[in-house]
Amino acid sequence: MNDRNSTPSLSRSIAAVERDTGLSKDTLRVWERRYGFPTPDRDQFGERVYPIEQVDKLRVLRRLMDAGHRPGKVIHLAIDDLQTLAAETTRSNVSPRSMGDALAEHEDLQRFIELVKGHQVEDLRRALSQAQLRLGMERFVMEVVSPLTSMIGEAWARGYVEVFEEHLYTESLQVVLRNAISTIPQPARKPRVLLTTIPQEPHGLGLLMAEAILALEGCRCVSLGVQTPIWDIVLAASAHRADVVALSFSAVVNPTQVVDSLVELREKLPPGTEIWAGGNCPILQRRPPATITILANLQDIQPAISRWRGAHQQV
Amino acid sequence: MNDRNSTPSLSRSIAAVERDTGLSKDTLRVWERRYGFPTPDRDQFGERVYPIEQVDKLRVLRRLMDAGHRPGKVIHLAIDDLQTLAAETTRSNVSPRSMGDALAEHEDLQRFIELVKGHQVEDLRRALSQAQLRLGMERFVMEVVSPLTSMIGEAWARGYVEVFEEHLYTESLQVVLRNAISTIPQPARKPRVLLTTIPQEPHGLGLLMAEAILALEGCRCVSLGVQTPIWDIVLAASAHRADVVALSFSAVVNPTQVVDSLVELREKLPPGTEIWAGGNCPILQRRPPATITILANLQDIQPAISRWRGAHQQV
DNA sequence: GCCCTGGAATTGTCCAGGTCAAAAACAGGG
DNA sequence: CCCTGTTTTTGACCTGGACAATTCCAGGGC
Repeated sequence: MNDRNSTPSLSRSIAAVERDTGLSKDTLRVWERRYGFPTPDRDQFGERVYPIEQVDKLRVLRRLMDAGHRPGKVIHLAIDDLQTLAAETTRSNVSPRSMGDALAEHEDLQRFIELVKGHQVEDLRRALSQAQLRLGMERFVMEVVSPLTSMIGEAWARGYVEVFEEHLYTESLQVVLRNAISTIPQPARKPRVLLTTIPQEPHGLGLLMAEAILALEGCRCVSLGVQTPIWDIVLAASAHRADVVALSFSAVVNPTQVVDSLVELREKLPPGTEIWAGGNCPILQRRPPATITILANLQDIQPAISRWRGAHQQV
Repeated sequence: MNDRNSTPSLSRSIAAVERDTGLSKDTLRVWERRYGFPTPDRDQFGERVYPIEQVDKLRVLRRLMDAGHRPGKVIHLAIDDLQTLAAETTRSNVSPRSMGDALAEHEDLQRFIELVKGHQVEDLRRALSQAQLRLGMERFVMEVVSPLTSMIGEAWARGYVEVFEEHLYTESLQVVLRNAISTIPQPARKPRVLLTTIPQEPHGLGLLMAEAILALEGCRCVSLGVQTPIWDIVLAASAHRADVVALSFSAVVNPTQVVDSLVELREKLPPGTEIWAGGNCPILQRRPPATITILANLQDIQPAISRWRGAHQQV
């Protein structure tokens, strides 16, 4: 696949594996004890040293955990089977729209993926900008950015694109989106929306997409960027007299922490302030906490705004 | 100061404190055992529950650790003394330029801080843009962005600005800087520079500042954004035939990991590819690893480019 | 006075193995 | 087929010990 193996990494300590896979040290140790996997070597001090192949397998396992699988059931499968499973699960999960659409789009979007794979940053950026101008902001976000981001994620799961290529994509898209957003005029209509993510969530693309759609609808948006502590979200909402706090969740965050954060936030925000949560985080779809609004995808944003405006007509 | 205390947090579990302070669970437990601080209560299951005041103190302690203090010496000081100490240490650390300059600038820059404190995002963004147009990109970055960012960091250490206000500042600046960078024409001169940060480093402003200066000098820049795994930095450098890999380090990263990453990166990159490291990370100033180039501040970038070009004149 | 060096103290990370609540899976009755 | 109570699975947390790496410090030599 790639030649990671040829350069034996200096450190495959338990800390490095925790960082690379997102599985906690405790979990790594307990899996070893219970399931007999992973089976790290030991260095001269008796500390665990993980073989690269096992780290790769752990990475796929982590992805499967996020998708709702259970370790006991899948931990002993071969890495190829895991990879297939991961690809399947991701695909079916992504967007339950008609398959015809998906296939038609697929070919178009494949072009962008090729640019990413070819590391043609300039061309990619230009192509994205052009698509944005041709389709208009709304269709660009809905029909290009959103599915393309899913496709890249899926391609990464299958090992087809590398992490750095995903970074390249994210960075390019960020430039294009930010540029486009800044051209949207800011009519000061309600609701006032505060956008951010919780401290565990480092992904900001979802935020930008949401901001684009919201701004198009004339909402007054303020983004705090990613990873704002809960208490500071509350402070910021109050400082900006936000009507809505919009949060984006990807699959990387621990489901428990997602729910905890949402509960804590709900408790601390004034009752009049709504919480809107979006993103492809499995827990949101599976067991959506009450008292907050789940936006399963970008199409849900407009209705949510209409509903809000309907309910607050006196403004 | 603020009324965090009035709303007792749901979860001050050890995990939450780890997230909020950056001190690992192991460290929190071992400090308790050795120094008798913190002294968390226990919930009905015997699990640690940290009082908010102690978390605040731990946050300041963390900052002092980053600045080179040792826990045994400072852990028993009162929070006020710690705060003073933190402010002092930060200030002296920031930039060893002439104090006259700093004071003269100070008044000007204070204006921006007031805008941040007043949560006037629009005005802040406009003011920053205007400063950029008036001073030109280079002076804007050197004389406004860089010192202003330090001042905000310091003000945060003193408890004068909140985390969310820092986020607001970062986000606004990002918009302005990205906008400005995209207007710089891209003459394809050498060296080709790849910009990113290591996985532990989430701060991207330094990267943007560096990118601005590099682009002004006509360097071909490609940014991967923050938190790229070491191996992917290597892959990306090869894909882009980068001459230089530029990394930015803030004070939040663990010094050991910084050095380890740099060594590992040096080992895996081809010898012809230089590594430039910048940012206000203490370890870089204190014990700079050989074989890589340390850029103590933004002023060092231009000489570094000249040196590189001098050494590679055949191009 | 200043620099070096070896020993002592400090400090963060890792280890083993145990406990337990919450979530998921399962089983059985309406 | 849906609901409900039971069992299994799972990850987070706990204690207390060990140890390498770093930093500090004292004493001797230049």
